[in-house]
Amino acid sequence: MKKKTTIYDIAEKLGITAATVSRALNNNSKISETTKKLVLKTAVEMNYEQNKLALALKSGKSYNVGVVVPRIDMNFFGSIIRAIEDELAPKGYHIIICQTHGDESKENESIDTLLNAQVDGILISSSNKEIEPFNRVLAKNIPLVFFDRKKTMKGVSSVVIDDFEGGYNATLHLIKQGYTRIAHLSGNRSIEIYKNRYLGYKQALIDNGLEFNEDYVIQTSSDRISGSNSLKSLLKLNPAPNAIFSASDLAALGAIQELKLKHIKVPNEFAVVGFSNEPFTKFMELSISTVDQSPLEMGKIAAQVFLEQVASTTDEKIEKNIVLPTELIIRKSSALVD
Amino acid sequence: MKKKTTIYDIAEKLGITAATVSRALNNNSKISETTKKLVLKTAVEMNYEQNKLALALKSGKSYNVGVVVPRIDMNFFGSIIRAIEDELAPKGYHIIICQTHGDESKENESIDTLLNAQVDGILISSSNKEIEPFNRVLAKNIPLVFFDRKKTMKGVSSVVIDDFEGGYNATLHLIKQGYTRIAHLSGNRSIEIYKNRYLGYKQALIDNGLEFNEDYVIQTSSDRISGSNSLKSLLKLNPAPNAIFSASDLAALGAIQELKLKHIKVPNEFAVVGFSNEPFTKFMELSISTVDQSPLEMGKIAAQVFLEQVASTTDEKIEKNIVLPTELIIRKSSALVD
DNA sequence: CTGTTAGCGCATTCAC
DNA sequence: GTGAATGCGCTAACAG
Repeated sequence: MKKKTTIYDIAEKLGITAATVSRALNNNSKISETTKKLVLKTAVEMNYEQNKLALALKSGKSYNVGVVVPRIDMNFFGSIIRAIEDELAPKGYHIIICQTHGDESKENESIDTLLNAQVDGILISSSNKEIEPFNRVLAKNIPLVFFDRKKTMKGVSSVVIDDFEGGYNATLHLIKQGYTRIAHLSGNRSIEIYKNRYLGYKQALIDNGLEFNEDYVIQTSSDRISGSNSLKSLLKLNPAPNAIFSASDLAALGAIQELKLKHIKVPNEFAVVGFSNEPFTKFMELSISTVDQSPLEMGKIAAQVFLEQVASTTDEKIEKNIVLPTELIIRKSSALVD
Repeated sequence: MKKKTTIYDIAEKLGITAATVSRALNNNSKISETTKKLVLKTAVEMNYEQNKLALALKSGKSYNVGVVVPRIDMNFFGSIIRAIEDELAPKGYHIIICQTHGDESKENESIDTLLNAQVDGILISSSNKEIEPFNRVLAKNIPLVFFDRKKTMKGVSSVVIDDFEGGYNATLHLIKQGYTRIAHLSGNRSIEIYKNRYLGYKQALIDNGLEFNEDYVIQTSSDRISGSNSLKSLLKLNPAPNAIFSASDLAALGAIQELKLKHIKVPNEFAVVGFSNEPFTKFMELSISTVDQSPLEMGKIAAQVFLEQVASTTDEKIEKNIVLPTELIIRKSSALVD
């Protein structure tokens, strides 16, 4: 078991003291060129690497930030994390990943364990109903940034997309294309993002003189099966809808596949718009219209907000609530050809 | 600026010593029930949380492991990391993510910075040509596990898929379907995984009495444009191939889209098999045959190998070289209907 | 059962 | 310019 070399080892070898070695390594205060070079040289010789743990303990900065997401293998979150890492790595920060799988207790656990690990900040897409865990973060005075799924808290920053606008524009697009009976596959509306997409949908109908029909809104989880099941239910209605705005791309896909089985032509007889701009929506032969959430932008900005926060010398917390615009991407599943 | 409460704070408040508090918190040796309960109670009252950094510095275990991948927003790597996190989190380990973007110097940087951070292990999918950086890891005696893209080193474990078998079976499938002029969109064959897929392809041709034609092998990067360009080149050959085994799903997709533009029927006139089982391959209307790499399995096993390594008390390194079987997934792009 | 001491590796203050 | 001493927060060894 080889021991790691410390500054004491190299100090001893050189017959000097650890403090001098430290100074040489950080080329801080006044130190003679000769000893400095000597130290640097023997440092590499002895394969020395600084123990950031000791530094962290001393300075109180770990240069680690925790990132908490439901799942990392969803393209949306993967992209956000990618952007966060790209932004923070050059500044010397490491990213510690926690997955909650949408489970509240796991999320609370993650927060605790990150606090224990002395992270310098927490960036989180929260599935939490409580705000108590976040109060604990604030009490410890460590920066907290919400992204995508936020909690509204004084002094806490957030970066989200305008889900209302996204839902509104998607629905408006369908209306302008001439569809009049537009249904909505909604997510769980106790989660803010899904509530807002739903509200945007509803408002677009109202603003354009279309009747809002409660039966046309079906809570659907983000998978193909749910999407196709929801479509089946919708088709049983009288009158049946002739378009869907789905709060999730996968549900939209399921609906489209079901439409195909029923030989209903998309988009001529029935249009579909999804949400998230998952990669597959672009690749389909019948490409799927969707709402882009610019995850890279979101991650980048969340990281920047965090950096501002740690850089700020004032004790007062800066609260930034950034709302990114969405972009409606019109593809074949809703683009009527004249 | 609120200070974090330490065991000294709670010791002082109780008029006892820090050591006692520590013992109470870890309910280790013999300690009176009364003081223990008292300590525990005031600990929550004072909102105490253990500083793992100090513990790490003392014990030499940080309970952090570094995971290094090219990019985290690729489904394959995202899934691997998901599995690693799921496996390691219950054991108290945190995952630190580093992205290399396939850049060798960034990879070396990542390794250094992880070593500095005193990680307990490094799990890496390496884009590196050198093995020197890994020698530094071994010199520090910290467990190293390669996944997907390995380096062959004595005493170092790895978890990879059988790329040769994957390439072989994909090609064999095309042969059995009756295609005789089978081309290969290869990745950069200086990387082992691409070399092995290529070798599997070649061997399948040879074993089945088909001529191996150098012109039928085109180095193609993993994107749609490259795929469609490669297809164009292939069609200029005389005789042109009538099937492709592509080492990447995206290149396969590009080829298929190009075939469609040229009104060449897939799979009747031309078959395509990709590699990786990216989500979109399943969702396409013309679903794409591909080779599954079981990323979840790979991540899980890599994590388990790491855990075995840290658990092992013996000084000698355990070397496990695990090769996971691939699974050929036959879909419409290569399934001739009789 | 509990207090005392020491050390993990480093940077920093105060002397010289 | 360099050495000596100190503390970051915690645990483990040794006393009592």
